[in-house]
Amino acid sequence: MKGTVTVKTLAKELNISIATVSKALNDSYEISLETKQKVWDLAKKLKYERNPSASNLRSHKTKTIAVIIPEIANNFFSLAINGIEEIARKRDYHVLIYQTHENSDTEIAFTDSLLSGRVDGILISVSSNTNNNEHFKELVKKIPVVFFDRVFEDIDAVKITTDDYESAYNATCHLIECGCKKIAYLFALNNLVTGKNRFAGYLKALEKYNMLYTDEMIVHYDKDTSKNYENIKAMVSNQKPDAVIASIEELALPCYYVARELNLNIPKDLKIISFSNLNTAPLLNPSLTTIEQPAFEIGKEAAGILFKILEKKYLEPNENHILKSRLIKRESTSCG
Amino acid sequence: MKGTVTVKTLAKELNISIATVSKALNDSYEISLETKQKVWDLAKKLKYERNPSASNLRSHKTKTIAVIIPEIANNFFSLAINGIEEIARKRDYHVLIYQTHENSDTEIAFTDSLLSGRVDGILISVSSNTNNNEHFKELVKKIPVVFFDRVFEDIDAVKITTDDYESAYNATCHLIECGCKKIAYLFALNNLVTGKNRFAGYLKALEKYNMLYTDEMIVHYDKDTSKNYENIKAMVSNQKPDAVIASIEELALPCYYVARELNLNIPKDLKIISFSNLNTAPLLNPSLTTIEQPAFEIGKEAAGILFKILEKKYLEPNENHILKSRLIKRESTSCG
DNA sequence: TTTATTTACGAATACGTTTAAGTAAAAACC
DNA sequence: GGTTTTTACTTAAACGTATTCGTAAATAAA
Repeated sequence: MKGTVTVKTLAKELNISIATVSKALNDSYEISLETKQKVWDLAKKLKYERNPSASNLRSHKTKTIAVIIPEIANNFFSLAINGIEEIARKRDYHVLIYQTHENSDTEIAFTDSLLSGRVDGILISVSSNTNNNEHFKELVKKIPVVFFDRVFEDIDAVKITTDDYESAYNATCHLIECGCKKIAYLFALNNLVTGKNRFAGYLKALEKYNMLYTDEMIVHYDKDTSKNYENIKAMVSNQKPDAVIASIEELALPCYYVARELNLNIPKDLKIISFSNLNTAPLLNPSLTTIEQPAFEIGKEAAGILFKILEKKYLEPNENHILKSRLIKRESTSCG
Repeated sequence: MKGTVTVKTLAKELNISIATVSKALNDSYEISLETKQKVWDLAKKLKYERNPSASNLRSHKTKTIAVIIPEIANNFFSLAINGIEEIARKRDYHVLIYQTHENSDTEIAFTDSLLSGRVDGILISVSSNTNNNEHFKELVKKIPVVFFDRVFEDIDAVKITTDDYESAYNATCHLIECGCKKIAYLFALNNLVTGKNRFAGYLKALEKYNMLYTDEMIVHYDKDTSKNYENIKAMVSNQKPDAVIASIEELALPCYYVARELNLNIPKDLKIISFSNLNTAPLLNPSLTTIEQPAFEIGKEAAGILFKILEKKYLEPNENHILKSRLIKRESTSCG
């Protein structure tokens, strides 16, 4: 790197010390406006770019945050990242993305490696296959972390979620009011409050209407995508539910294929409702009733709080921020 | 950072020099296996994590690459990132994501800021609104860059693309063979070879079959999403084409809404075909015929070549790598 | 046995920045 | 006019790692 322009270059050129240059670049009050201007001008002219490693090594600020998510090819997480990025961009922060692909070991490897001071803070949406949260407990002691959407109950960190319980409750009620007598549930995120709350909302609605419920009506998410299709097909064939609630988007689409395969008409024979941020939901055949989470806002909120922690240097009380989801009724649950 | 464990900590504990520790950690041939083992054991025991900033400052290796893309909430790019990540993960590299949101100024700001040595290499898919490539010309002189999918013609860097010309040609032929007499084209990426080639393929097919072509049948992509809907609606109303080719996914979905609005039956009144990686394409109403790019493979290929450049320290000849897309025929172009 | 070579390590420096501590000159105060 | 305070800088020391160069001991070659 011979041609690199550093503070030294600027200092030599302007005949001032490198300390002055550094302070000028950081707009320190110690430096006169006149000098600052000279430094700024030369820096622009020579296209000086601060070396991030050196800066970070000295200041312990990386201007970088990490986002750990299960999967990027999912509209909810893509939108959440958009929200995160918007906030990060404003503060000139960089965003490292890590995908766990729902693998707990990968998740642990990521969190471990982020302990090295590569980032100032971390945003996490937990992998569905993570059932042990010890590594998170260690993590939150050492670096600011904000969890969003997929969160654990007993971790001492800020958590941004949506009103999962109420959403599932309302969705189930919607189906019941449409006349559904047997509503199956596609369970995911068993280990997380997120998943538990959704299921609890479903149960609560059934209870309110004195509806029957058996374990056979529940299909649990499988890492193996093709298994999900098989399991749902088996359940629908055997149990013959007249409605299905998918707790995650990945479980809703197989339902469409299953319905086709079994010659079931949606919504006449089988109504479907799903937690989902698919932007093609209105264009599906038939259009899909969704519980749409404010993904973009969740990202913004989570990032905003992380920066608040980073700036104020104090950890917020372990309060939960809960945003509201929207139930959008479409053809897949039309009451005919 | 008082509790931080550094090479110094390890050195003191083992009564050896920090140089030896550093070399041992890097598995240097200068260190005896016995000593190495002691260092490794202690490092693991104390959960030593190498400080990336210090390491990078000294070695000029960041173990980080940047990915600059227009939009993450797009299945093509999400999948490409998956491919990139898979390769990066194998080499223990970190991935910074930057979204331009199709904004050229943002793109320039990113490329400028990446000149500071924050990353070892960059993967770029160019924003559609970028019509000046001067900043890229400067960039590729200073840091290894691989372009993928959305590329400029005259930049001296490796480019990974798909067979856009042939794909568009084949798609157009498919429509013509279905009996279409007037095929509209939804143009995007005008400034890039990618966009030019797709359009050229379309034109070539028209020419082969002696089909009519007027500028009125072309709608150009607008940054303002709602404008796209309006423009397509106007074109379809006035020109009454019997088919539409969308050069990007973002232009295909508005067609569905336009068809509904104008009471046109897809595919009877209007056939639609689109460059797209939508995973709900088979579930749309009607299912969408797509030209599906091997997004995941493109990402893998691009990242693979970038690492080849990074490791071999020599720039590959400016050759183009062209992967094949697949035309997947569905209901939206069924010849009924 | 003497000399040359290899092995295994340490001392010291550099990477580019930030910052605590120090200082001369200018300004403000009585 | 003398003292204090403020302003605008500089010096020097970090941050944690990688690396060049040097060297003593062990081994091999003569």
